[in-house]
This record gives sequence, structure tokens and C-alpha cells, in this order.
Amino acid sequence: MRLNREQVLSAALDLLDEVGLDQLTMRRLTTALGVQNGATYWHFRSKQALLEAMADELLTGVAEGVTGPWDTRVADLARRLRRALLSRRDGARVYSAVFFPLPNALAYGDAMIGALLEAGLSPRDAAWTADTVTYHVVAHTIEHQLALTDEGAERLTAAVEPYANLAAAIEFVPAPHPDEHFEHGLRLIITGIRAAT
Amino acid sequence: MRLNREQVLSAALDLLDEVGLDQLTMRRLTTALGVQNGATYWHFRSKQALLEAMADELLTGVAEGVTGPWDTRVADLARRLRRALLSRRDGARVYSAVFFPLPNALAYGDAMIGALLEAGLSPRDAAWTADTVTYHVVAHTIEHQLALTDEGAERLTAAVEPYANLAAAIEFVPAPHPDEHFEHGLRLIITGIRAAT
DNA sequence: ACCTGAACACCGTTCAAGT
DNA sequence: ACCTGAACACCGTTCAAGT
Repeated sequence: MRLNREQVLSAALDLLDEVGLDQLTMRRLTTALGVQNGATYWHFRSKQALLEAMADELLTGVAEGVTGPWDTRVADLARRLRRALLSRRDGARVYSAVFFPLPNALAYGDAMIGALLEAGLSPRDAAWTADTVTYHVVAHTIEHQLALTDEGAERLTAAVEPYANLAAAIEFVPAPHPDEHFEHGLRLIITGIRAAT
Repeated sequence: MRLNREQVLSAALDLLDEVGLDQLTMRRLTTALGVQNGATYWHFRSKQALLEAMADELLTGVAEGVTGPWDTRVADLARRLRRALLSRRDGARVYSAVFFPLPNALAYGDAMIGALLEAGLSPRDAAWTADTVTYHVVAHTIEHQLALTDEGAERLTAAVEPYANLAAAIEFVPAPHPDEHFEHGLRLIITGIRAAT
């Protein structure tokens, strides 16, 4: 059973879709590939290295062909990152499990900071503002992909009952409208950027 | 060796400080407590339940005694959540490992939504805006607590070199000024809220 | 160059049995 | 009520040996 790096990577992404991040083990992966336990370690030096490659694979092309004025570019990049993370089960958690950015993540960061520099921000403010945008994208998508079960939603509604403000807003908390929820935060942040320039 | 729930919880938090989340295992915990493997399961039905209790313990008092106009309350709550997460090693990751909110997390959410309702937002916008604020707090703190090593920072500087915008902003990326970085994003979001009302 | 086979050093969790 | 002892069913990783 001769393997190459790409086959391992694409089998890993398929297994991710099938079983989710928590059940994605090196042993299940080798079983899926029809090889023995240690076989993947020839192609990736650790599970962490494989996860990094998976995260970057998810982000293929996110930064390409984004044009227009700075504010539509910021919004586009955020939406493209979100779509990339949504393309596989637990994609956002895979992304956040990686601390070292690979080429596609770097291209995304570069494009985002570029748009913000064009808006007139200093390099410092551009870097920090890019982080705030990205925090929103990733954290929102992680939450979205975790998706409460029906009984989880019931338990939450019950738990929230003693808290007046939470109770008043509970119908929007497990987010039945993920797209609007996402766009709301994105708009908020872009409004903040515009007000600061 | 008679234990109670609080002793297990406080030993778990001490072990967290000592070894970090990745090395926090039920077996190391029982060793630290001087008991056998399964002993903690009498007090917490799973590791997940223990992590939830740890997260809520971290948040003790975050929502108490926060007064003043809505915008200072939003900022205060965000800062208090951040301080709570910073109080233990990997605190922000512990918080984000929990999907079901316990009393202190609920009190925080209630107070945050309350401040935003007072700002004039609808329950829906208040809930969604509270999420954006909290995403910033938690994601920023996770990143801060992961803290690049010196060689990591060097590798990153090298990796970023081909990307002009990133290279221009790289000195602010591994964030040598976490407090200002945090406050920058918080201010940005509050400015956005104000502009929307 | 790339995989097998087998091991090492761990995990979380359960549960009959003890006290 | 609360813990022990021992097991079950896993993990990630390494590495000599094979091809």
C-alpha cells in the first residue's frame, strides 16, 4: 500500500467529515487507509503537523481575487475564511488547534492587514484590528459547528430561566440564524473601524 | 483519604497551574490527591464535568458589583472576564472547552446583555453583540496564554518575510503588548455598538 | 523510500469489592 | 458514602526490521 502525503491529507479530511475532530485519531486514519499504525509518520512527523496541513488545505484560495474598496475586502475576506472553515466538519476547531500559520493562513492575514492599511490604519492598528475580525470569524464558527442538540437547547432554556436578560434573549442564543448572527458581528466591527478612521 | 468535591476541584486548578491543560489528566490529578485512579469519579461524573466546574470556579464574582452607564459596564465585564481567565494557566482554553454555561457564566451573560439592552439594542442584537464581545475576550486570551516561544517567534518572522503587509506589522503580531492589544479590540467593538444606536 | 510489527508509555472510564 | 484494585478499550509515537 504505497501512500503519498496528499493521499494521507485527503483521507484525514474525509475522516474528519465522517467522525469529527474528537474521533479523528492516527489509528483510525491508518485503518481507513488500509495500512499499519505507524505508517503515516513517514509523511507527517506528528498528528499536530497533520492538523496544520489540514487547516491550511481548508484555507486554499481564501485570499485570492479579493478586490474593491477596503471595507468590502475586509468583509469578503472574513466571509471567505468562514466558508472555508465551514467546508469540513469541525473545520474551525481544526484551524484553532494550529498555532503556526502556513501559506494560506499567511496569505489571508496579509490580505486582511493590507485592506486595513489601505483604510488608513497604522501597521499596529491594522494587525490588531485584523485579529479582532478573525477572532469573530473563528469563534463564531466554532460555536456554530458545535451545534447544541435538542435536549441541550432545552437544558439551556431551563438553566437561563432565573436570568431576566438572558431569558429575554434566549431564542437568539443557540443561534437559529447563524448567517445573520455572523453578519451582525462583522458589520459591528467594520462600523467600529470606520468610526475610528 | 477522604475527599470532597471542593478538594478535587481546587487540586485540579492547582494542577492546571502547574502542568497546563494538555497535561491535566485524571490520573495525574488522583496521584496529586494521593488516591487511586477512579476515585475522582465519585465526585465528578466525567473529566468534562470537572472542566465545567473549573471554568465556573474561574468566573467567581465576574458579574458582581458592575455599575455605571452601559458602555463602561460592557468594558468592565469584558475586562473582568479576561482577568478571570488569566487567573490560571490556560484558563481561556478551559473556558472554551465547556459548552454548557454554569451559574457564573450565566450571570456574566445576563449582565452583559443587560448592559446592551440598556444601550437601546433589541434582545436579538443584544444577544449577538454580547457574543462578539465575548469572542474577542476569549480568543484574545487563548492566544495570549499560548505565548510563542522565542524560537517560535523567530520562525514566524522568517515565515512572514515574503508577505509585505504582514512583514510591516509583524512586530505587533506575537503581541508584546497584550493589554493594549486587548483594549484596542474592546474599544473598536464598543465604538461600533455606539455608532449603531 | 516507505511500510510492518511490535512495543512503550500513556489515556478516560467502569465497577465489583471492600471499608 | 466513598475509595481500592483491576480491568477495558483505547491513545500518539518510535523504531528495528523488512521490502
